[in-house]
Amino acid sequence: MEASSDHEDNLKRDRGIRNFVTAEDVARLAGVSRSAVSRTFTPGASVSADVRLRVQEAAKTLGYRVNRLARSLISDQSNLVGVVGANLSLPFMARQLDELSRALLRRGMQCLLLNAAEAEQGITPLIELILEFRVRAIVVMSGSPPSSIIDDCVANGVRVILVNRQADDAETDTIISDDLGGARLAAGRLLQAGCRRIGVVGSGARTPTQLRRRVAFAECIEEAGIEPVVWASGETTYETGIEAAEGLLASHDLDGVFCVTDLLALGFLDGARRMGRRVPDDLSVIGFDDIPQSAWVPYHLTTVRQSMSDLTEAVLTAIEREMHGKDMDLVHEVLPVELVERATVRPTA
Amino acid sequence: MEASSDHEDNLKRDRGIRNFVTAEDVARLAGVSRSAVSRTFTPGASVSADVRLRVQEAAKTLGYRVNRLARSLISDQSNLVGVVGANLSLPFMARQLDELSRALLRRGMQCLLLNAAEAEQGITPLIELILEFRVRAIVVMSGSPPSSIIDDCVANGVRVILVNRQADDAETDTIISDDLGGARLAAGRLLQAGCRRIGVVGSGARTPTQLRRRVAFAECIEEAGIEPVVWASGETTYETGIEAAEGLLASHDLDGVFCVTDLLALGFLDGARRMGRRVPDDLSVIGFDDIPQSAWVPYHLTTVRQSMSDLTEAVLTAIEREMHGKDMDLVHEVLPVELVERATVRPTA
DNA sequence: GCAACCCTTGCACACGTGTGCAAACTTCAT
DNA sequence: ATGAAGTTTGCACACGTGTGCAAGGGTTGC
Repeated sequence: MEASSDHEDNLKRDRGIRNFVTAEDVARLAGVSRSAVSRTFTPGASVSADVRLRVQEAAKTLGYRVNRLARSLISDQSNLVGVVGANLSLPFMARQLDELSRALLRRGMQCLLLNAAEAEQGITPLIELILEFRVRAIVVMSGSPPSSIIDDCVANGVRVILVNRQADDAETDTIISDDLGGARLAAGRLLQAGCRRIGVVGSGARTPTQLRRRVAFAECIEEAGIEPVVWASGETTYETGIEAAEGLLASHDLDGVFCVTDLLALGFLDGARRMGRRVPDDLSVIGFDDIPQSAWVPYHLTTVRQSMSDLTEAVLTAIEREMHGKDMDLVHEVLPVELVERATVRPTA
Repeated sequence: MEASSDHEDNLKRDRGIRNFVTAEDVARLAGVSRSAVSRTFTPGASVSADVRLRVQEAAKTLGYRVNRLARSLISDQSNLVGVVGANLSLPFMARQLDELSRALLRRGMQCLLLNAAEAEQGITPLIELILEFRVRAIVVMSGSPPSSIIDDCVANGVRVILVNRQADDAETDTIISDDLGGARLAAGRLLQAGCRRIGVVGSGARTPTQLRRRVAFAECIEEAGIEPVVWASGETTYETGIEAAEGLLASHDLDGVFCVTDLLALGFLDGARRMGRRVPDDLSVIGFDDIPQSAWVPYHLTTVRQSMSDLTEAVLTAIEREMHGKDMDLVHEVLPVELVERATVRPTA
């Protein structure tokens, strides 16, 4: 019995399942101590040129890489950053993730991506999972974390950074684009173009971002004495935009519409055309986000742009801010937006 | 001196930098041994109901999570999967990543995402980085890994899975969609529609996928005795598609075009219209990938679809295939494609 | 009442790495 | 030649976890 077990053990050590090369292996081949190997791969450690060379050579032939897991075990820092997102294929989210993952890598951090799409019971289990990896911070771009799990993160010294999300009463950094300002810009522009029969298009999703944009826009319009028509159902997709146009324009002869998302706006434009409306002559449309497709020829959508690089930079600032125990100073940034004038709003008279 | 150091040490242990809760802390609070804590969080381990409850309670109040790094140190398996990708904001890539990250999570694996966008010296350093995390496998969706680094991966028992990429002579799994078949479908359809003055549009990128599609298409067309006009410069973007249309159609009166990517095709459509061509009456266009935007109203692009779910499933199959030392059986899958008929090719006469 | 058995629990070792400390070695000035 | 000063190296401990092993305690069957 033991003999068989021993044999198996040897096999394992030789070429079996456990075949990651360790510093021990390298040390043996190079004829030095394991410490020497460790120091070779630790910047600023004291090793003679001779030993360093021999170690590097041995490491190369064996294909050795430092085990980050073991290294992180000591420093309690994995330079991993957890990212929670959903609907990664939506243009705006995709750009956000693209920029963020690039910036993280540039700063020497890695990106642990968890897709929240199938999280029926909220994103709490996802955050718990991320926490197990001793991440440096958690960036939440989708879903709304309950404050209980956020407290756990803080208790473990992990910052939670919400991007275009909000959690009340919790110790999180929050970075949101200026939805209110953007909605006001849109409202102002439509009124300035002389629109009097105005609509707002959102989806059925009740995200804080959507609500803020819709409510702020409605308020501005109401101040001008106009009661806006509202559409708020379906998913946040191009197809919903079409449906909104067909549903709204069948019963209302609108001359100005604000869509809380560019994707909705593009669908709305196509739907409106199908309903026989000419843009911008009969109908002005404004979107929000400035996704790449909005600049495409058939659309030339006038929209509110949030600067992607500002957003990314703010996230990185939050991540890199030191934690001073419990009394950490949180980042609460509201990023400015601007109106990008293209061709879907009637020029000012 | 020592007193001060000790003091500092105590501070650290109390609430300082090292503030991750450990199993030791939980054990102390619950009045049991650390082993009991460990077993409580290990499925199938033997713990009495009483102890388990006390431990769970203590863990809850302290906000304890198992340290995955330490756990992985023993089993040499982190259930992490490294993913290398670039241009995550491009629709096709974004969908791929969305599906993959979702599928990974569903199977209990996590996704370590590295953005290869800024990798001037190739993706070798990125793969080295991933390797340090003892990942279960590496999925490469962008860039071409030299076989030297792949050998290192295999030496460490890590599978490398190339998606729509190719590496010669290396022990990788490769999953590619049937570019040749797709190009043939496109060529056949254009010829069937009676096109005689035919063009191929690619970008300046010399990826294997692009080359295969272009060459295979050209061969088919030449078999019919037609010499296709080729465009091959710029980035793989919508804007390049427009440029291609303006450049090509100014000097050639084409009546059929195959774009190796939907994004190029959409740009080409808009460019062609701007040049006064009517689609499909004057000009037929076929794309490749079937990204969501291709179904949008202004385009209704006829295109070659690769099944995203097939692709994801193939990747997961490869990841989950056991490694039997060196003699692993590799996955080499060519995924079928189909022609999606929409409205940019003249109906068959 | 006693033995046999099962369940629970703690001890101690292992995983692969970084690093303080002291020993060994080298260099240099006297 | 000798001591001082600096550099290099190995030992041993720490990080937080899983788990084999043996000891302890409880239950069952006779």
